Amino acid sequence: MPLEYTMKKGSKAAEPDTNGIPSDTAPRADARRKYDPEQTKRNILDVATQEFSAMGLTGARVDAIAERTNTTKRMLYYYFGSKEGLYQAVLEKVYGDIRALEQDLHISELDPVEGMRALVEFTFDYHDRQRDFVRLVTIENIHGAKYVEQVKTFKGRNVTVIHTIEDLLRRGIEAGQFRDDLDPIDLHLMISSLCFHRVGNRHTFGTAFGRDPSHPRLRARHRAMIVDAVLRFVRKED
Amino acid sequence: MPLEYTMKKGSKAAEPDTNGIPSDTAPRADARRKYDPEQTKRNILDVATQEFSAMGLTGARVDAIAERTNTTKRMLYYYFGSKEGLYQAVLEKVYGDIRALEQDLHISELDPVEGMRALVEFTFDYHDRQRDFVRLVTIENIHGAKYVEQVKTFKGRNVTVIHTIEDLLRRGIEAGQFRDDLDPIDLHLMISSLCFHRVGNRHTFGTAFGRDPSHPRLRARHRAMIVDAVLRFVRKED
Amino acid sequence: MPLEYTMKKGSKAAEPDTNGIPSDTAPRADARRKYDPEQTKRNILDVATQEFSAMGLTGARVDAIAERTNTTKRMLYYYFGSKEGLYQAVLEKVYGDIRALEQDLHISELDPVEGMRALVEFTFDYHDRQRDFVRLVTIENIHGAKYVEQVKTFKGRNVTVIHTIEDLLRRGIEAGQFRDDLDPIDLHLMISSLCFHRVGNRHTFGTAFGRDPSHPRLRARHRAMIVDAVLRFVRKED
Amino acid sequence: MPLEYTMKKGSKAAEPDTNGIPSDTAPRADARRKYDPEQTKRNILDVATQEFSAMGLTGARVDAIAERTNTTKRMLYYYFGSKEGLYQAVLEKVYGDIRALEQDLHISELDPVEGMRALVEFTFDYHDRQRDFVRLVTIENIHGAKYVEQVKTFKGRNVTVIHTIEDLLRRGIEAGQFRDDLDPIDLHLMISSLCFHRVGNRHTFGTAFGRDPSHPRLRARHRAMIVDAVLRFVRKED
DNA sequence: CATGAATGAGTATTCATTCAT
DNA sequence: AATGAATGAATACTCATTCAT
Repeated sequence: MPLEYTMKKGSKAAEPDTNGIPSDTAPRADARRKYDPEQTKRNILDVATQEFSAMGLTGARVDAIAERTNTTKRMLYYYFGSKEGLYQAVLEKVYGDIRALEQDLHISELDPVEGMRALVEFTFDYHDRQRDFVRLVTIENIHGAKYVEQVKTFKGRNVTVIHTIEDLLRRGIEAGQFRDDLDPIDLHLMISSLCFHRVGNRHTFGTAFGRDPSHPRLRARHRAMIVDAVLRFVRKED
Repeated sequence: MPLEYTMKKGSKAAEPDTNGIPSDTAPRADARRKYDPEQTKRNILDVATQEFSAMGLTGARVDAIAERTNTTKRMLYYYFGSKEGLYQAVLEKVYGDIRALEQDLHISELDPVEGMRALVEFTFDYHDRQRDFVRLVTIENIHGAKYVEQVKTFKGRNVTVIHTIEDLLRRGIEAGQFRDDLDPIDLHLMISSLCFHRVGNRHTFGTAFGRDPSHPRLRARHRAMIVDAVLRFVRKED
Repeated sequence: MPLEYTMKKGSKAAEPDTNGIPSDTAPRADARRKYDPEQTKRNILDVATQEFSAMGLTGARVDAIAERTNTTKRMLYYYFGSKEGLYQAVLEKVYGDIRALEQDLHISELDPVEGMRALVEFTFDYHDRQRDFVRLVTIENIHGAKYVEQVKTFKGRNVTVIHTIEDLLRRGIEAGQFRDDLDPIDLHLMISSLCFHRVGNRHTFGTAFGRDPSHPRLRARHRAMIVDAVLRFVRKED
Repeated sequence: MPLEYTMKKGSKAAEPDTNGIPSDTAPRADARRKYDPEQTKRNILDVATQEFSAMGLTGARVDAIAERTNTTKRMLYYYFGSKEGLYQAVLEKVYGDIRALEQDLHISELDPVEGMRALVEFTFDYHDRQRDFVRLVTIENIHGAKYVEQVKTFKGRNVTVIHTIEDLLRRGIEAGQFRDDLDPIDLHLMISSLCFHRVGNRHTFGTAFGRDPSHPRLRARHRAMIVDAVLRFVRKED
């Protein structure tokens, strides 16, 4: 029976969650012009991502966001129109990232089993690291996805994963490695479930079972477990 | 509440989401006493469950809850002290149910494989039906589980599943049916993930892929898929 | 050639205009209960009438209204829902008054000529005294009457004048005193025009011609002139 | 103006009210130089006239004006100094027109009765067509005429009508056609009242009585009615 | 002459909660 | 036990105006 990684009480953030990734928000000393709309927008967007992710759409305070920004509240409205507009911009940015990175894996060049493994590992790592993304998706679901629905780029961006999976399945079937009765969207849902839940619901899980699933020591085990589960699921049985 | 001259601008809850289960909130004409504290409390609690589940803790409005109640706002404070107090009461009520039902399955009396199947199917069905529960867990995680932590009955109630799984694994290993390198808490996490995600994140999933995972037609397929995935995962390979 | 009543410069109000009518807003020392919703509402409504009339809908400040009230801004929203709701309530009140008073004249009991004279004189006096009413109508027209349209009682209240005029015309024609080619609504428009314009546009008129048409010394002359004009207009010529 | 993520909520002017007269605002493709200060000014002024007339001084938005302009907000301040300065420029332009046109009638060359008829008809037509003028006068009165007072050309321009009327009255009295107890300014007020009110207050009048006084079908009738009323009023009775 | 970016002081509105009855 | 009235502190958003280029 494996080790138990018990949680340090009080370590769970209700407050911001930096993900360990250095914020690129602070103005760089060199190229610092007085008028730099792109930087201003990016700055606002970065702060907003953290704030919305930490507090939710209704919980987040426009004033709080503005205060942590290099500019004023007024600029926030100047560029994003409203709290909801800013929230939508955050959603768009954040969803854009994961799909872009997925594309960089060049999975179509790998052998089906290795490709599947790479896809699952990438999905795992991304969710494990980008907690903001996970929280924002969660938040958006509480709002019935009504904001993301208005983001024009949203639907188009997501089909790419499905194509990747379709391609993997097809090649795997041809190679006699994968079963032929699987639906790519269902499979994507399965992979997402396994990678998302342990991050998104780690707090209640932690309190319920005294074990924080996002603990570094557990990460490797979970990663392996999930890859294993998916591969066993897709593999053709003889 | 006199708002005689206002033009109402789409107030009300974002999505009532009744789960198809008839609300037991409306007072039945017969057994209706003038003052029934228990019924009043239950009434408030039911409405609050819907409202918190639909809007989140910060999103829910005390006024909105009170309005849909048979009593007034004052009573809400009288019985539950504060918005947060009411929210905690809701959490307590909702978490109580699932674990109690799990016990009724008498899984220990079943053959390991059948027991595992029964457990997964129960978990699936429960999440599929109790959307409010799923939403509330989600919401609670956004708040870092800090409210559920104060619910005294919470921790105790959850260990029972782990015991059930431990028992299943032990018996399955003994019978040569299950592999022996699995951690029961990890396995529980896996089952939860698969059952929870498709409900909790069905909105973004639906908009992203044009397919609502909670659609009745998909339910049976997902159910079978998840059972299959878990059994393949725990099964001992030769 | 008659006297010129020149204007005192600087006497024209951009600020409130009490109309010389004592405000019934101050709480009476005797019957002053702590909780008196009716008085609270009336108080808010009175102050709002002055403020909207003096500043217009967009020009009026909710804070300014609240400040001159015995209660707080919050109560204003409690009872009237919004700035616009309050504005609508003011319109309703103010329009209600003129029509109610018109009814009190019992014009149907008078001889047609005397009735017509009475109606015109009443209309004149009302506009001359109730400058708030005149201003509010003006303001509402700048907004394309879109607020008054939503006041349910509005249309019903106004037909009464038309009935009064119809009755007068019919009786006057029968008595051979009035011409028979007049439309009652047109006639009402004419009377209104004559009584309204000299009050509503007295400021530009004053600056343009150096004579304030609302000056007390001019009032009697205008009153007589208007009655004269109307009677000459309706009278049957032989 | 970047408002990319906002959901537009019915901004724009309440009612464009073009009077059926084609706006001369759009730059014509041909004679279009790169920098034409006069055209820029005129363009701003035209847009501002519409906006102030539609929304009032407080209701109009500098941003809204600038947006409908061919230039930017900055230019507006460059040429007119402030919102109020622009408003005054609009007033000056608009008041200038009516008096100039009156002069073109050459009323002094007509027989008194015909002259009076011509004056009334002109006044009627002008108000009927120049709704912007009517609205702006109305707006200015809400502000106690304090802006028009500062328009230097204003007073001088208005005396001319009075002279016209004085002349008409004098000649009419001499010819035994007009009564001799009339004050020219009062008479001007009367004519204005009759022509102004039906345009300025047509919205409330319309909703109150279900009849739009500015409807083309009514125009001719009203025109005749008003001429008739004025002539009956000034005519000497035997 | 022309412009996009930036701003501080307001401005309407909302929210959880408590008081007086 | 129950209630309508009342409230202060926030909260999202707007507006006329100016700066840097």
